[in-house]
Formats: sequence, structure tokens, C-alpha cells
Amino acid sequence: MFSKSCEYGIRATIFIASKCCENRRVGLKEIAIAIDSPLAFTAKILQILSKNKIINSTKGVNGGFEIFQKNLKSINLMQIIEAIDGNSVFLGCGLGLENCSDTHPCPVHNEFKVIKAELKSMLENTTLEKLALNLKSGSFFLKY
Amino acid sequence: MFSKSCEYGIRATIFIASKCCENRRVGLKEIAIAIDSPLAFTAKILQILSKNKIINSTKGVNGGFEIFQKNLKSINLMQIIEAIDGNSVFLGCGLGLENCSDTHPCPVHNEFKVIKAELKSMLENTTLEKLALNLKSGSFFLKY
DNA sequence: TAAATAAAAGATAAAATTATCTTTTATTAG
DNA sequence: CTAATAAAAGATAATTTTATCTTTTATTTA
Repeated sequence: MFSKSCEYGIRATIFIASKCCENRRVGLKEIAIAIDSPLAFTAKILQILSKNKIINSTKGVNGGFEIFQKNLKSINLMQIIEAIDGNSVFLGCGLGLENCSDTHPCPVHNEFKVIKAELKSMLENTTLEKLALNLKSGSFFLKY
Repeated sequence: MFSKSCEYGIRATIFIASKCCENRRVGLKEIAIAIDSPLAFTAKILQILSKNKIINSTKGVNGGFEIFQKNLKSINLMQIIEAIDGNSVFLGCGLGLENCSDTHPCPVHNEFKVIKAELKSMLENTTLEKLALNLKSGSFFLKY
């Protein structure tokens, strides 16, 4: 469904979000260990997220990544996915047609339209705040 | 959502199905033109579909690919996707965790569970017969 | 100001996916 | 039986994705 980059990106973002109320930054290494991802590759994905204002990064001593508590409610899964994979998973044609639309539909257009609308709605309505709370509850996991 | 192989595979299967009642086989070249896909690559995908008994192939003069009319009702989208991409899109974890489950869920497990169930149900209930009829109606397209 | 720290940026490499080309095998028509 | 046809199988190549390594830049502490 998503690229590996996107899976790592979502997992990293949720991890960072779960630490934000401790009012501290989390380092690359800590993130990569927490989500079981390749460190250098994760760094690249964090750069994308940072450029897209989904996370904040600070260089130097005591630097690292963070998400401000006040933003937790407004960041949702769709924004993270869009930043890394683009919007094709919830907007594109299921069969890869360039110009698939209601007026020029592929044979599965109507079936996928429903699913994609539900997926999009779910992604829009699933906030980082909720996911971070899930993780902090201890009943949800980011690796294995 | 699906690999390019899978997109081509679904499009090719629908095209072949749409020709089956003419009681003739369609050749590789005809298929590749009809769905606007790279010919040699399409051949590889048709081999997979053939090994998985989704389509039939015959070598030699008047050879080509076909799907028997009697099978159109029993072949669905899920089978095609499973043959080419496997089942991860409707069974795997949205965040790529190896052992994500109800008892060891990732933070988005419950949200994705709903979507994936709906996707799976749609894929199971969308038969080749229906898709072939769509295409034959002239209001649905397999390219551009 | 210098040293230490940590992310950013850039270069490179490995693996997977997508795509093509050549040779072989099976089938049919003559 | 031979030639023609068309898919299967195998080899190779291009592209994209995933992953790693090195150098640079920004920040903090001493």
C-alpha cells in the first residue's frame, strides 16, 4: 500500500510525537532503534518530513527531532503520506490509468472510488495526537 | 496501491475476458496495444497469470490467451492481485510490521483493519464477468 | 574561540522492479 | 515432415527504491 520510506516515515513521526510532551528532542539513533529502521535511510526520510513542516529538527548539541504539542491535533496521516509517497494511493487510478475519471473511467473505477474515499477520510481523520496516545498507552507497537 | 505488474495484469485479464465470448484467442501484441503496456513485460505477467490458472495460453498458430466463459463468474480481482503482488495489500500491516495483529497492533492497526476488510471484500466481490461487461459496454477504458 | 555534537547534504552502492532481447518449445497449416 | 506462428523460458539491461557512507553546516558547551 505504501512505500517502505512512507512506512518508516509514519512510524518515526508517531514515535517523535509520543515524546513531544516530555519536552525533549529525540535523536536519529533513538528513532531508528525505536522503529527498527535503517539509520541513514531514516535520516533521509526525516529530512523530507522536516522540509514539509511535519516535524522540526535542530542541529548541534541537544539537537534532534520534535513535534510541537500544539500541532498534534492538526497533523494527520494523509499529510505524512502525501509528503513522502504523494497522493496517488488515495487519489490515483487503481489500474494506473493517467486520465481515469468519472467521465473516462477504468473498469474498476466505481469500485475503487468508494474504497479510496473511505481510505482518504480515514487518513484525514486519524490525527497524530490519537496515534501518539495509542503508542503511549503501551498497547501498541512500532516494530516487529 | 498495486505494482505496475499488477496494474498491467488486471488490465490484460479484463481485456482477455472481454473477448472470450467471441470464442477466440487474443495475441500478446493485441493485448499490449489494447492496454498500452510494454509488450515483452506484459508477456512475463501473462505467464504468471497462466501459471496461476487465471488465464489459458496456447502456443503456435492461432495460439494466444483466453479465459473460458464458464470461469468468468468465479475469477475475481483478489485472485489476480494475489497471483502477482501477493496478499499484503489487503492482509499486511499498514506500517509494514512483520507481526502486527489484534494482540500486537501497530498504532494504526484498528483504522487500517476496517479499510483492508472493505478492500478485501470489494476485491472478492468484483468478478471478471462484471468487469468484462463494463468494458464491453463501451463506457469504460483500459488505457490513457 | 575551540571542541563536541547532531542533523543536512551529497555521493555512492545494493536490491528490487520494470523493461527488453534472444533462444527454445509447442502447435498448426500446408 | 517442414515452415510458420506464437508463447515460454532464459539472459540482460534500465530505472527506481532502498540503503549506506562521507563531508558540510549549525548549535551548544566549555
